[in-house]
Parts: sequence; C-alpha cells; structure tokens
Amino acid sequence: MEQDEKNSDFQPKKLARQLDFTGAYRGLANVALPECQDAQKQLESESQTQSHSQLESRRHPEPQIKSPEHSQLQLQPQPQPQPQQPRSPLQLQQQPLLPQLQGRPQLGPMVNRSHPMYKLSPPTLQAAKQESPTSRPRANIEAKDGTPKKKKQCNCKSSQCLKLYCECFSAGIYCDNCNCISCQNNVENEAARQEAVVATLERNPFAFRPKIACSPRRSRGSMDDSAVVGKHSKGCHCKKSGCLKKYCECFQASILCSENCKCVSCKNFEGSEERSALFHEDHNTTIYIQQAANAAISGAIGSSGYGIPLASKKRKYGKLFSGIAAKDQSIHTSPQCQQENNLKASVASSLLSSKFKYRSSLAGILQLQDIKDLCSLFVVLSDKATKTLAEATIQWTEKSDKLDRQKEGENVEISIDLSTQESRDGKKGHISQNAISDDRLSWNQVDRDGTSDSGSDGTNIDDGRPMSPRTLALMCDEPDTIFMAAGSPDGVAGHGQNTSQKSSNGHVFTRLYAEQERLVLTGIRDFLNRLITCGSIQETMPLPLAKNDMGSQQRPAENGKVKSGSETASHKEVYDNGIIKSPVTQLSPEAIAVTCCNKDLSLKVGLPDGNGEKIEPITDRES
DNA sequence: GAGTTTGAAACT
DNA sequence: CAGTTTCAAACTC
Repeated sequence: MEQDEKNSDFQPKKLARQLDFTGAYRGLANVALPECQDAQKQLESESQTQSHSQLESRRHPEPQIKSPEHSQLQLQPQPQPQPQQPRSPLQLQQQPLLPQLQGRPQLGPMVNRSHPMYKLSPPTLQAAKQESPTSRPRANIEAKDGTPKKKKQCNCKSSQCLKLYCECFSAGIYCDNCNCISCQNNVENEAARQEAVVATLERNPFAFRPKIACSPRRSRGSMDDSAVVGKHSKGCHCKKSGCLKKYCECFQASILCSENCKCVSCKNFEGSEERSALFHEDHNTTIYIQQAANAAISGAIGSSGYGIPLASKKRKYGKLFSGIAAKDQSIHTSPQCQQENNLKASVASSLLSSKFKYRSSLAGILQLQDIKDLCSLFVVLSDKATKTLAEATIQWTEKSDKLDRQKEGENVEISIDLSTQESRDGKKGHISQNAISDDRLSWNQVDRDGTSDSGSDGTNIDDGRPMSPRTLALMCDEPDTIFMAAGSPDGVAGHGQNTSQKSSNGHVFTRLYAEQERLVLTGIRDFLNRLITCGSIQETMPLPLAKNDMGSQQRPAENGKVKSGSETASHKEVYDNGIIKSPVTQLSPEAIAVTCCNKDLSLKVGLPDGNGEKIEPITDRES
C-alpha cells in the first residue's frame, strides 16, 4: 500500500503520457487505433485511455507502412523535439515493445521468419528499467470506485516474462518495475525477447493482436442487445466463474460472451439477471464512462451507435448519462472502428473533464421558440391534413357517384392538379401560407392525349405508367405504401390504359396522401431552412452579434444579406454547387447535414430551396 | 500476505 | 484437436 502511495506521484503525469507519442508513433497513434478496444481495460489501466490504446495501436497498426525499411525506420520512436522532461517509469513503460509489429501485415497462419517483423529492432526503450523506483506491488490496483490507480505489473516467476502468461509481454511492452523474477522482458535481454516473440507468433500469429473484436453492428435480430457489441475473438472457456468474474476475459473486457465462447453456465449475456445485478451493485463508474464514451462516439461517427437502443441502455445504466448509452466495443479491421477507438479515448477523457456535460452544437441556435414553432407547425399541418382528407373524400365520393352514373361511357381520369398547386406553393414558400383551398384537390379530367397539366413532367400516376417525379419524390421512397394504397383498395388493381373507378379510388388517395405528405414536408423544410440559415449565420458572425440576431424574431437569413469573410472554396463546393447561392458560407455540421438533407428533399420534390430558388427535380430523364 | 481458485497459454 | 500441465491473475481469507 505504501508503494501505492509512492506511485501516486505518477498520477499527474497521466495526461502527459497520454500525449507522449514519440516520433512515428504519434502518427500511428492518431491513425492506427485500437480497433476494438477493451474499454474497461483501457480505463482500468493506470493511464486509462492511453496505455491500452497505444498498446493496441501497436498491435494493430494501420497498414500505412509501405515497406519493411520504412517500417523499421518509421517505427523507431524518434527523439522528441520538445524539451525533454524526465519521464516517469510508467512513461517509459509505454514505449512500444514491438514496434516491428506495428507495421506488420496481417499474418497468415504461416509465419515467415524472414518477414521484416522478425528482424526485431529493439524499440528505443531507453532503459525500461532505469529510473525505476522501488518495486511496486501488483498492478492494476483500483480504488473502490473503480478508478484506475496503477499500471499493471506482472509477477511472473517461471515464464521469465517471455510468454503470454506475462501480461507485459502479451501487451507488447517491456516489464518495468514489475515484481517478476528472472525477467527477460527488457532491453538487456532483447535477443531473448525477440526469440520469444518469434516463438509466440509461430504458435499464434495473432498472439499480439487484440482479443476483443467488435462487430460493426449488432445483429438485427437481437432486440435487447443493448449492451456491448464487442466480441472476444476466441471466446472464453470459463467453467466456474459464470463469466462474471475477471477470470473471464470477456467479462474483464466488459463485453458479453458470444458464440465464440465455450463457457459453461455463462451468465455474461444480455438479460442475465446476475449480470444486471452485478452492474447495479457495483455502480461501476467505469462502466458508465465506457457507455457514455462509446455512445458519444457512436453518435459522433454516426455508425453503429444509432443502432443501439438508447432507451435500453438508459434503463440499464441510466442515471449517469441520460441520453447516452451504448457500448460499442470496437473492433477489428475497419478504419472506422479505429477511429471510434481513438475517439473513445478522447471522448472518455473529455467526458470526464467536462463532467459529462453535453453541449449540442445547436446550442444557442435552436431556440425555444423554434421548438414551439415546430410543434405548432405540426399541429397546424395535422389539422389541415385532416380537413383536406375529409374534404377530398367527400369530393371523391361525389365524383365517383357521378362517374357511376356516366357508367363506362368514357374513359375518365381523375387527377389532382398537383403541378399547379406545387408551383403555387413554391412561390409561397412557407407552410403557414399553404392553406389548402378547396379547389386544390378538385378532380380534373385529364386530356386523353396526355397533355394534361399534371406537371412539367406530364406523367401520370396511372397504372402502368410512370408517376411524376414529383409525386415519386413525394412518396419519400416509400413507394410500397403508396402503391399499396393506390394499387388496389379491394385487392384487385385495375390494369390498362383506362382507369376504372377502383383504380381511380386508389390513386385518388395516393395523390391525396402525396399532397398531404408534400404539405407536411414543405412545412418542415421551410422551418429547417430557417433554422439552418440562422445557425449558419450565427456561426459566421461574431458571437455577441450572432446571439443578438438569434434572439430576435427577424432571422438574418430571411434577408439573405449576411456575408462572411471566412468563406472557403470547399464550402462553396458543397453549398453552391452551381445552384445554391446561399449567402451563408460556413455551416455547422448539423447545419450541413440538414442542408444536405433539405437540399436533397428540395431536389426530390422539385420545390424551391431555402432561398427561393427552384431546384430541378430529379427525374428519370436526368438519371 | 498467504493461500486458493480460475482459466488462458503452453505443452503433449 | 483434445486432454493435461503450467502459469499468473483474480480472488478469498
């Protein structure tokens, strides 16, 4: 214990060590991230986010090293140009032990001794054991609350720290201040160590690779798979621990046992009461942090994170991080995964440093009034849609009666003059002005020669004929639903050039739905446009000014005169694109995302964009 | 801190 | 590849 206290001297250096990427390692650390990191270990290890990450990055380098020569050179840690501060022993310990492994290619089952990776050149481990203070007790001592205190130190006696039994060796680092006996996992015994590495790799080419591999996404079937998606590459073989003790590698890695495992009486699975109880008992902060970090990263990356049911997580671990949840053990091989791991470290630390306070990038942009407006918008739209439906139904009923009376004397098509309405709406621009007049959904007979004014595209929604791109766009990529409605209300769709009442019935409602949908989308689009512009302006304007503007009802975007001196070519590419002349130049990520979506929507619907400029609809002709 | 339990790694 | 042994971490007292 007293030794622990001595070691506490190193605590403040954690952060420094975290950033202590020497030479080429810096690059590797930035790019080659531990793919699927064992987040718990990461947090447990004394240096929390760093040590494990670095180790893993060492094990799992990005294949950026092109040649063996390059590899050798590049992987040698270069002296830091910065003023050298004495490193703590722990810092030294973080020196990569197996640099040659960093750039190694994926090893196949066959190990080629001539491979450059076997030409082990000792890392600049400047005396891993120098500066070693007194030997410390067993590593990985944690505080009760799970706060990592010490770096792992092995206690090997028989393996000479040259086998995977040794945690240091298996982690790819030199022993440093360990309590091992006859240790050869050090600079002095580099030759022996290299031999051991070779031997180990011969036995298992993946010996130094992370055991925890993440699946990019949870399986679709698992509804309650809200927990960890990481997976032990080999799986555990526990028999007595129930996989709920650290004996179990899966548990230790804070992942659920998977199909790879061959464990007996496993309790480390989603939904396990024992496991849940364990979590609740421990209030293990580490877990929460992991969850938050992973969730945040998932959200930031936008990948698997969204596939993780937040609610479930919240239920499970919920107090600490409401709104964030998932654990996404990262993994293997995908750069994205690596990024995630990289982010995890930073996010975890930033979460810690920021006391888990999350501030949206939209903060200050999205005003309360905006939310109210949006809510009101939905209410209004809902009301109008209801009325529209009722009116249209009545009209249709009358029409169909009339048609019945006409019997089948003529081929009559019923359509909604959408195009007229669309162009009308396009000029209005705002949903509040989009009152639906009764004539909007009136049934117009369509010229038989096909010259109807059904839009610039002149296409019909009729059976067998292509629908208007606008109509298609309005369907929001949900043609199935629309077609179902349009196709055959009674289950038998009419075919042929002339429409029967049944098919008319169908596409009447189709158009009705489309009209309603268009109404709603237009409203939302306009709202978002306004929001985007406001956000954009706020970003481009000095804070105080922007704030003032945001606070006012009159949003700057509406006059379209805001200019920015920070306009960049790239942004112009994105936004101008020869079409959009937005005065706004730099958008926040959120704004960019919404802008893209919005633009896409505008393109689809063929409605004016946020600046009142007409964007041509995407049509088959164009494609 | 010593002893026990446990499961991965190593070996046969 | 399965069974056994070795080993060191995790755990208990």
